[in-house]
Amino acid sequence: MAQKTDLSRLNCSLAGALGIVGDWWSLLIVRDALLGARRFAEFQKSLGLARNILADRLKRLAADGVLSREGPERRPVYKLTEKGLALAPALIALMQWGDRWVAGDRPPVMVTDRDGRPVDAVGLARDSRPLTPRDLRFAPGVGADPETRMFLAAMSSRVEER
Amino acid sequence: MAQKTDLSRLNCSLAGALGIVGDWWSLLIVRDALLGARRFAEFQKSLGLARNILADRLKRLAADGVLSREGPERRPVYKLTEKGLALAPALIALMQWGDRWVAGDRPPVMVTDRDGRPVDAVGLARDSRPLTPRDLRFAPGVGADPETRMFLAAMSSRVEER
DNA sequence: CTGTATCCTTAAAGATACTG
DNA sequence: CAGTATCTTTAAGGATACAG
Repeated sequence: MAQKTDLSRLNCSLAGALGIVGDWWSLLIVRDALLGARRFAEFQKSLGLARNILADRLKRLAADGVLSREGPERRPVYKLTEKGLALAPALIALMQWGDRWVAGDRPPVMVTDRDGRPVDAVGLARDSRPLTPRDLRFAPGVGADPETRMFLAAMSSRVEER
Repeated sequence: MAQKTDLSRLNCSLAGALGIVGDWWSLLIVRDALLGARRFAEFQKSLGLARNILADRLKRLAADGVLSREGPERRPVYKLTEKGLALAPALIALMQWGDRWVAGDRPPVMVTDRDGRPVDAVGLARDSRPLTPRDLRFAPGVGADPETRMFLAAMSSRVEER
C-alpha cells in the first residue's frame, strides 16, 4: 500500500519488529509454523492466501532469519529458527488478547504445555513480581537517538495520568 | 492493499487481533499512547504519518474500543481504554523481540517499573513455571470450528519435531 | 489545533496459467 | 508439490488545500 514510509527511521524496536512481521500474513505464517505446519501447501491451505503472496512471504521470512528452508530443493520444509521461535511470547500474548477482547472468551485454540495444561496469561513483571500496564515507565535506552530522547522527556511528565 | 481477505474467517484469535491492530500504524499509535501521547499533533509528529491516515486510525481504534476520545470536541484527548492497555504485554513482548533480534541489543527505549527498574523479559509460563516455545502444545478451544479442529489434529502429530 | 476533502501514486493482494 | 510469471484490481498511504 504505497508504503514508502520507512518504519526503521522511527528508532523504535517495535517498528523494527513490525518491519519484519508487521504485515497481514507474516505473523499468521509464524503461527502456523508454531502449530506444526512445514510445507508450502499446508500454509496455503490453512491461510487461504494466494500462492505468489505466500511464496513472497516465505522468502522474506527466510531472508530475515525467522524461517529456515531445509531439505530437497524441490520439496523444501520450512522451520522456525531460534529467532522465529522467540516470537512465541509476543504471538501468544496477542492471541490471548484476541481471545479476551475479540473472541469474547471463546478461544478457538487452547495453548498448553506438553502435558496439556493451559499456559498462564502472558503478563508483565519486574523481578518476577507482576506489573500492571499502568506501572510501566519508559526511559531512553542505549540505542536512543536525540529525537527519541526529546519525545520521551516530553511524555514522561504526564505518564502518571494514565 | 487490495485486502479483501477477511481475516476473521480464519477462526483464530491472532487473526482477530490483527484485524484490529494488524496494520502498520495502529500498534505504533498504541505505543505512543502508552508512552503518554494524548493529542493528535503529538501522534502526528512522533510517527510522521499523513494527517488523514492518522485521523482514520484514531477513529478506527476508538470505534474498536482501544482508545477513548475525551474532552472538548475541538481539541480532544485520546486515551487508552482497558482494552487498549491490555495490549501492553503483547506490545512490550514485540518490542523486546525487536530489541534482541533487530536492534542488536541496543534498545532505543528502556521499559521499567515506577522506580525505574527494567521489566523482565516477557515470557511464557504454566503455573508460574517458565516454558520455552518448544514446550508449547495446542488443542481445540471452545470456539474452535470443524476446520480448525481438523488442522490442529493434522499438525499435532508432528509438533514434537519442532 | 484538529481535523475533512481531494487527488494521486504505488505496492500489496488476488487470480490464473505455466513449469521443473 | 512448490513454486514462477503475468496481469489486474483495489485499498493504503502521502500530499496538500481547506475548514471549524
